[in-house]
Amino acid sequence: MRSKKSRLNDSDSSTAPKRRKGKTSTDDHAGANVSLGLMREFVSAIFDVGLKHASPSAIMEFMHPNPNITSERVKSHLQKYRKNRDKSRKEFMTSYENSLQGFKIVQEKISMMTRVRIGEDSLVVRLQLIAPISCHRREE
DNA sequence: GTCGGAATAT
DNA sequence: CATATTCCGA
Repeated sequence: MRSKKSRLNDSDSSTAPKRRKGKTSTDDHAGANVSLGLMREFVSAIFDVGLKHASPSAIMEFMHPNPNITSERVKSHLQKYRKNRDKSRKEFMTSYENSLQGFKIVQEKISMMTRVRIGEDSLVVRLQLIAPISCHRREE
């Protein structure tokens, strides 16, 4: 019946209720890297189960049973994995779109130059005024 | 009660 | 920045 723990911790964080995870030792030491093999396994498992259906439990199915690995840890790694993935995709998309736009601009200039060479001056000027962006046909 | 995921904390 | 913990909805 104690406090409901509002979203933001209502100050008073002194009596650390944090429960430290019992270090079951087994293999991991070196606080720096929390097991490399496990990370490898994790990613590999994601490929196995498929990106679409990747869920903590599903991923764990494809990993060697390890008492240290809990669904919560997998879940956390999944979150990180997805975040990185989204970031990569976004970056790729923007760079790709930028490339496309640059290409379009070049195309426009080229077609304009072509028209200048072909047409009479007055006609070209009017064309440019009316239709700055021309649609070109490529069939046959 | 569990599970998955986002939000938040360390 | 990586990992852990918490909150919340199916």
